[in-house]
Amino acid sequence: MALVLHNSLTRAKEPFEPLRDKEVGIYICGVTVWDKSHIGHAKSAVNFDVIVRYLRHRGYEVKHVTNFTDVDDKIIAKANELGTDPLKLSRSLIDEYFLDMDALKVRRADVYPKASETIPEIIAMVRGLVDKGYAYESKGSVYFSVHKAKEYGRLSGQSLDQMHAGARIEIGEDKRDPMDFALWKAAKPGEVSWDSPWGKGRPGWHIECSAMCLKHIGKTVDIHGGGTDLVFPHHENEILQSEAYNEAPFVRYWMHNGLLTIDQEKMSKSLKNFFTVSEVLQSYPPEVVRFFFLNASYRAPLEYNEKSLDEAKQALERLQNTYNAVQESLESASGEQDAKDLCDKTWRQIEDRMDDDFSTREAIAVMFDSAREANRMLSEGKLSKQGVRDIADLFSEFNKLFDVLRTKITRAVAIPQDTEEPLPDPESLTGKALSDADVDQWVRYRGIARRRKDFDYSDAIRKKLAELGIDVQDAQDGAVWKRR
RNA sequence: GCCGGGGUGACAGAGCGGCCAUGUGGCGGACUGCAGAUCCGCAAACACGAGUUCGAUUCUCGUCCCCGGCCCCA
Repeated sequence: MALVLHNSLTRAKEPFEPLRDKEVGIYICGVTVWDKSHIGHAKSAVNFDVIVRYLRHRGYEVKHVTNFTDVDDKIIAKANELGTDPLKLSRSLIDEYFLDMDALKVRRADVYPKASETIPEIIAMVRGLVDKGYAYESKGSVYFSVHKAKEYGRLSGQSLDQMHAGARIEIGEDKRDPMDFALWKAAKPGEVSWDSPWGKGRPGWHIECSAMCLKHIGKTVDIHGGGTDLVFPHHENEILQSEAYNEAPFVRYWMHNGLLTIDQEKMSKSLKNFFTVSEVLQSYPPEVVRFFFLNASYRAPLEYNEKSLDEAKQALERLQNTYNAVQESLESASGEQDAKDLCDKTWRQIEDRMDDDFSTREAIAVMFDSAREANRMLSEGKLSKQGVRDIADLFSEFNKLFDVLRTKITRAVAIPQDTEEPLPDPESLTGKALSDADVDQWVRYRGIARRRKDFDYSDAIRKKLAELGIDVQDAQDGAVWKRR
């Protein structure tokens, strides 16, 4: 089956055909760094992280570009407020962004261009647009004239007439038309600025993305992504600029991710209804956060709350438990049965669902089905070593795309024959710095006690360990434990 | 107002013209000293009204409601 993706330009699913066979240029709008990233940004990053991973899995040579807007009104305002330099501020926020995204196991893009480092290209583009008559200079600023564009509103479905009908738009002093937008903004006294043919100034918001696409990918990019909130006017304007300048189609496929909401409202820095990535990661492991995002459709809005995160945690644990059990059995399996059919079928289905506009939600559902089957086979004890290995491989293949499972978080302990020696006092089980070997030893004592049917003792140990954050589970011929 | 997306079981959230979504939670059972994990089974849904159809949750039309975009924004 062919890879199909939803193109927001046509509002339909289309077969994916990159411009150059197996090479894919993908540009994702990054963040404007005037404050910490919140977990809505994380959703976008994780959604596209898996999309890029899957494209690579499918054999595409992907060049992934994500930008940083590091000069704009808000950054300048914030820097003034803090009494610091805007570029210094944005630099440190970019560092924090990377810390957050690394924690969330988001693979890095190939290039992270910054507006401040793309100035020559931006100026060249603005000048080109002026030369071609699409843009005009006014009091040191340069504006794109929307009436010069061939088509307006192709992406957002808005038409200029309707926009004019809106009474809220006021004519800016320097613009010829209220819908015209700034390509270059004249610097106010004391602001960060660069020299340009129109005097000192800085780039407008939309132009950087057009310039960066051209610089790092080319006239036409295969996939351009971002949040649905960027459709209008940001992406609309990018199309106008780029197509006017390049005289070539700008984007083959537009992909927009749904926004994270809180109480049904969009999470945003401006509304102040957000949680930062680091806040959330204090309460939930990164795998849970990723799973939460991926257990939904990237295109739909997603409601954020603790209950949903808890549920995601619970659900993910189910998958993790199976993965643990599989890994436990890698050595001990001694049966005849293989798992070829299960693994082949599951993987085929996962690719099938992912091919359908990256339906991570459904791919996960397939994994749950296979986990049930795997658990059943495992408990029957008939699997061969190869069979177990195949299932383990299936899980790690899945994890290469989703990155929501941990390799090994449990330890199996065999319970030896009773030596009849006295067991140590449970009271001596203390201390936070219990080594794995220490825990193994206590779990062994506990196992021996269970054989002696000294359940008071074994329950006491289990309770003690639980208090130290260690869960013990009894199995057929031993026990497994893990740190919470 | 204009543009766009939605309304699915207790909840989250897919999908499809007729066949099990999946997960959390609930109920019953198996296993177990207990617990946990796991397995088996059960209950539970398609906003409303009309139409198309042999048959619609899935298609069409209308109604109601929700959300996003239209200054910045993933």
